[in-house]
Amino acid sequence: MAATSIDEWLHEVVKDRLHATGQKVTANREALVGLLSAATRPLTIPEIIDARPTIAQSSAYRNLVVLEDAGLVHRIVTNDDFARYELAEDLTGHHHHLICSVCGSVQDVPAPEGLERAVGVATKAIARKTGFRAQHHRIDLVGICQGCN
Amino acid sequence: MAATSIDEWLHEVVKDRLHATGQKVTANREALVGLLSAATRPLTIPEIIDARPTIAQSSAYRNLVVLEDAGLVHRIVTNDDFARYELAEDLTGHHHHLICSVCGSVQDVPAPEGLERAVGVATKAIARKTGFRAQHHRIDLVGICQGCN
DNA sequence: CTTTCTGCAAACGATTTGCAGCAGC
DNA sequence: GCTGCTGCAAATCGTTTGCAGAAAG
Repeated sequence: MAATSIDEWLHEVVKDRLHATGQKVTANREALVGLLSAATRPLTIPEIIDARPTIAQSSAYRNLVVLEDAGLVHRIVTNDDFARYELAEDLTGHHHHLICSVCGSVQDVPAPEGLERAVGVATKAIARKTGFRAQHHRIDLVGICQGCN
Repeated sequence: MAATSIDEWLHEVVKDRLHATGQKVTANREALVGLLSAATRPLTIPEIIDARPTIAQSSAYRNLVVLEDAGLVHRIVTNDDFARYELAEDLTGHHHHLICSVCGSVQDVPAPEGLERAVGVATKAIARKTGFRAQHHRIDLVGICQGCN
C-alpha cells in the first residue's frame, strides 16, 4: 500500500528539518515521527518502546532530543512520572490538553476559537503591564476523563 | 513585632488543615508556608533551602508532600530541572504563570477576567463533546521575561 | 570513506526512603 | 510517654552519556 500524501509530506518535512540541523534521517527517527503522528495524544517513552521494542530506550531519548532541536517534536512535562512527546504544533495544529487527575492520561483537544481570542487579548494586556513578551501559550484542563468517571 | 492579621489567619488555616489530615504543626512546616506566602512566584527546592538552610533537603521534600496532601501547597512542574512549589490557590487567589524560555524563571500573574470567562465557556463545550469533567485549569504564557529582554 | 547513529551498560541527579534520635501534644 | 517529625546517608528511578561497532550520505 502506498503512503498517503500526508505521510509523504511529513517525511519531506522531517528530512528537511533534520538536514537543516545537520542530522541524518534514520529508520528510528522516522519510526518515532510516524508513531507520534499516528497518536491523538502525547506519548510517554514506555508507550513508545512498547510500540517499537526494537528501538533502544537510550536511542529513543536521544532521538527525541534531536527531533526536538529540529523543531519536529515537542516535549511535555506533567506531574506524571514520565515526560510525554508529541509532534510540533505547526505539524499538528494548535491544541490544548485534557489531563486526568485520576489516571494521569493526557488527551488532545483542538483549541476553541473564542478561547484563543481571549488569550490574545490577555497576552497583550500582560505585555503592557509586565513587559513579558509571550511566544506561545499552554492551556491544560485538569479533571476527570470519560474513562475514570 | 506582632504578626499581621493575615499571617495569623494563615497560620490558623495551616493548623486546621494539618490537623484535619492527622499531621502535626512543626517549625519546619510553618517556615515553608511562610516562605511560600512571602514569595510572589513559585519557589524551587534550592531556593527554599537557600532561604532556610536549617531545613534539611529531605525534610523540605517530605514536608512539601505533607502540605500538598493537606491542600495547602501546590506543586508545579515546568521543563526546568526542579519542581516548584506555591501556596494553594484558595489561599493566594487564582493566577497564571509567565514562564521565561530563556532563563526558566516563573512569575505569577493574576488571571484576567475575560480570559477566565472564555475558559469557562470552552470547558463546558469540551465537556459536552468529550465527557471530560474539568476541575480546574492551568494557563502558562511562555516567552521572554523583562530581565531577559 | 567519513561522520553520525545505535545499543549496551554505566553514570547522573532530582526525589524518596530507612533508621535512630528528638519534638509535638 | 507515645506518636510522628527530623536529619543523615543510602536507595530509587527517569534520563543522560561513554564507547565500540554499524549505517547514512
